[in-house]
Amino acid sequence: MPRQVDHDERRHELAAAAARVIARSGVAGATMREVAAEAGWTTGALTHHFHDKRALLRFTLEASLEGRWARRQRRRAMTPDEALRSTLVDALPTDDASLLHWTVTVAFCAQASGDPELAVTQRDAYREFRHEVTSLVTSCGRAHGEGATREAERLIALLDGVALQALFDPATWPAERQIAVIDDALRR
Amino acid sequence: MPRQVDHDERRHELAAAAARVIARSGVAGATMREVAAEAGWTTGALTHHFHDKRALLRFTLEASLEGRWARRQRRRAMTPDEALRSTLVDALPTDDASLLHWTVTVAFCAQASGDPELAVTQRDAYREFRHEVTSLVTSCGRAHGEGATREAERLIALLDGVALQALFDPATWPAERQIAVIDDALRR
Amino acid sequence: MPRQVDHDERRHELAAAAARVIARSGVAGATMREVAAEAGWTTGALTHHFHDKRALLRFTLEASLEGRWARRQRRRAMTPDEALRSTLVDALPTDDASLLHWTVTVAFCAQASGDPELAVTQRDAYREFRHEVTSLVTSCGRAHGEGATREAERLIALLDGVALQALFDPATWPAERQIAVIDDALRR
Amino acid sequence: MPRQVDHDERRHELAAAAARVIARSGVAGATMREVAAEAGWTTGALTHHFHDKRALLRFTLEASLEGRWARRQRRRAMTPDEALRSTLVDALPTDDASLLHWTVTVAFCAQASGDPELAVTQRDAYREFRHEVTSLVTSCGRAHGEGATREAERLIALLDGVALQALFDPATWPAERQIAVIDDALRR
DNA sequence: TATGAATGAGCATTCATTCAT
DNA sequence: AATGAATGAATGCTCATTCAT
Repeated sequence: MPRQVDHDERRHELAAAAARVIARSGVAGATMREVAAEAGWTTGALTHHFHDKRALLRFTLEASLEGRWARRQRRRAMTPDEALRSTLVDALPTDDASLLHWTVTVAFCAQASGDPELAVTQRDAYREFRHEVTSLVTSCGRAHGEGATREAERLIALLDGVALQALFDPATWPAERQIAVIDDALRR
Repeated sequence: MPRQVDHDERRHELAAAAARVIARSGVAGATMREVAAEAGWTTGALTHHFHDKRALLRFTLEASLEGRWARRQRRRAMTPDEALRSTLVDALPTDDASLLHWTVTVAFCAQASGDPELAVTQRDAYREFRHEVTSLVTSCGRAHGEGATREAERLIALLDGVALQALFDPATWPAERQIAVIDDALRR
Repeated sequence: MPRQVDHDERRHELAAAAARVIARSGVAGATMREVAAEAGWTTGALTHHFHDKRALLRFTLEASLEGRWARRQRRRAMTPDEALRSTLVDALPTDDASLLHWTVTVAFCAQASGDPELAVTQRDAYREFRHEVTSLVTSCGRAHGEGATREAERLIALLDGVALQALFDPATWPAERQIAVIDDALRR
Repeated sequence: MPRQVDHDERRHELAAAAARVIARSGVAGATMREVAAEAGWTTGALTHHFHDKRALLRFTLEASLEGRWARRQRRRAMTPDEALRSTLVDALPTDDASLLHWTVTVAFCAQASGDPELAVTQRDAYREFRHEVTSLVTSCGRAHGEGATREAERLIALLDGVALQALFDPATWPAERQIAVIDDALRR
């Protein structure tokens, strides 16, 4: 019997390597050779686990988007207000992990123009996130119905805008300032 | 210097073609051949006006960023409040021209990772815009000093976030709703 | 040596799968993966029974050439005239089995240019066949010595030419017409 | 203005190089690199003149099939009997040029299985040749109507069979013997 | 015996770039 | 100024082969 390999684990391992390369050199720099080298494998291993490059990139984006939800579990014990704040704050690029996640997400914005499947993945992730935030806004009693959706959109827009600026001008956007803007918006 | 004018005009013409190709097929799809064909020239003509592809892309981004300022002239006759609102609202992707501008800008976010010069161009454009908005916030008497910078950052973050969402989910973000969010933020 | 029998049986099984793949997709399409899949095994099983791909292809050709002789036994009871006719007619692509055999043989003509061993296999098979037909021509009393060889060559050339045309334009070459041409040549 | 190049001439030049490589190493050995090297160009030049490899191979086969007709002009001054003999004899692999042509043609038989367009090209060339021979058989008064077609098929089958044997066992098939078989068939 | 994970050389193809015209 | 033929490095991908299990 051949060596047993956890396919899904290996795929995540390779996707993480792809994410690092993308963050370092952009999507254009994420060649199969480069990703394979970063992961410590050969190009053949990549196609062994992903049908082709597009599949690898799609999986990399999905894995990165899942990052937003990684800490969702711990919010179950929180009050609605805490959960809302935590959901938004956790989504900010305040540490290396979330910075990587954001860099990859933004990098893929450019690709989405030429790849409808990618565009759908991104849009669905956004809609899911909006739905989550809308629920929390409602639970908090901050707004209801259509108003809650509007409030969620406003909060997410602010969050995205702050993240974008932090991404391209990290020097002027330390973690505390990013969080402060969100806290300020929640206070009003 | 009639030649000089022609040369610069031609560069803008080619950059506009590049922008259209990028919006249609992403940066990856913007090959020299494709851009040349879109402009109605041959590849040779491109290298005649731009030293290489990076120069073309950089110029395309710069030309697109200049778009933000295109309507600046008309704001001279406005009150500070009107000028602030106009500056922000004009930056939203509410019509074809500004939508193209935003698509190109976002497309280049992915490239910036691998091209420091591009990253500087983008960061400087953002800083210039922030400075402009900070001045207007001060003129309006909405805030002063450090507070004005914070307010400007908050407004721009909201603007960018709305623009991003409008870009990827245009169906739920008609022009009026984008403007409404900005107006709402200015009212508070 | 029951193992030995199994081994040889398995080799024929795999060669038959290779022949089917070659007939369907050409030699170029006969990849190890494809042949293994057609046989219901994995690639590893192929290299287990054949040293490498060339060995598999060579064996496939040999197995296919043997097909010509498969019905030789029954000719022992025939008159020389009947045996000659049967030898030639059985070699025509008149049913699925012989059609497969011919398709494979022709497919390998292309390979022979680049593989001397293959070329030798093919040439020897032809020489053996010519020798057989020459003997039968002599037994029939149709010709003797050098003349019998010439007659055999003429008959085989006609046979090969008919087979080739039948292969590429089957619609105009039903079994009866192929056989009719041979019978006509034998009558003269 | 750039250097003017005769595209069609260049295509024939490259196809001739491809034919030589195919004769030497088989279709499998006819890689873009190898053909380009044989022609004295780089791989890029190949795709400059042919859309892709299949286009190159198809053109190579077509150019090789045209070879059959190259000497057709001179037959206009011949009697029907001479023209028929000349048509058949010229199609035999009796010199380097016709040997190359036959090697290429046979090499492509294997490819035809996996490429319907190639198969059609081959079948049409055969039908055209059969039509030509049928006309000549009729002109000679050897046969008429359906009988002429049968006679043409018989002659071409013999011709193809001889050519095939000459191709794989050239030592025993010098030009004179090939021609002798045809002359013998015409005499009856 | 048989598996299938992994290799890595080799492939066709794309494309920015050069340059003679 | 503009062309487009030609280059050749780099890419994604295929596939025969190896080998630990």
